[in-house]
Amino acid sequence: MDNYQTMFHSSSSSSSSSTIPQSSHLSLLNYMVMNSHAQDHQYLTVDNTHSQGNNTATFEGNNSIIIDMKNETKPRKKKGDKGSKKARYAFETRSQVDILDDGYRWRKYGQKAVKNNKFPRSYYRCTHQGCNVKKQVQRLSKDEEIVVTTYEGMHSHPIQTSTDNFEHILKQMRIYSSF
DNA sequence: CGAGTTTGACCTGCGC
DNA sequence: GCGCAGGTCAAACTCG
Repeated sequence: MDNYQTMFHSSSSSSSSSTIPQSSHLSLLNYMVMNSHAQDHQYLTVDNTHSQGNNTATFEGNNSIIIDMKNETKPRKKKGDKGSKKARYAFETRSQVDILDDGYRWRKYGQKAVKNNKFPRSYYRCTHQGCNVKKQVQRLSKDEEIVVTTYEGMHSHPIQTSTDNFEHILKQMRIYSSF
């Protein structure tokens, strides 16, 4: 049985699970579900509630985001890798800026040119002590306004800015996804 | 001076 | 086995 859980809980507590970017520059387009293989992901439009297969809809109202956490991330052994399987969450945002302020502090640890894409992919790690969350940020070459952010892992600590809890973030998303 | 960024080297998995 | 692509490391560098 695949591990599978919703990542974003519509709770008022700013728990460790909220990683939705809250940039004022973005409009949320799609969430992308990452399965074990990179080419196996599927786009899930932010739309009315629906569910498909093992996915669950977690948002009410106009926006529904389906998060799939089949923890089948391709086991990519590398030095220092604990071999843990981590779910990855990706979503597209239409934004002029690459770096979306999601409330956490990130340290860039790498950048790579990506095949078939004129924009490089940037690799970030959460700087919070003991927090192993990573994210990748990449701009699409076919649509330069779209930034794909992929999160890997769960934050083990609260958001580090004084900004909002999840409800606030959700409100922002409704605003920005009103196209 | 500490925190974060840059960037080339290195490692690993995968396809051929 | 080899080459490619993606991901990570780490030293040098920048910036506040």
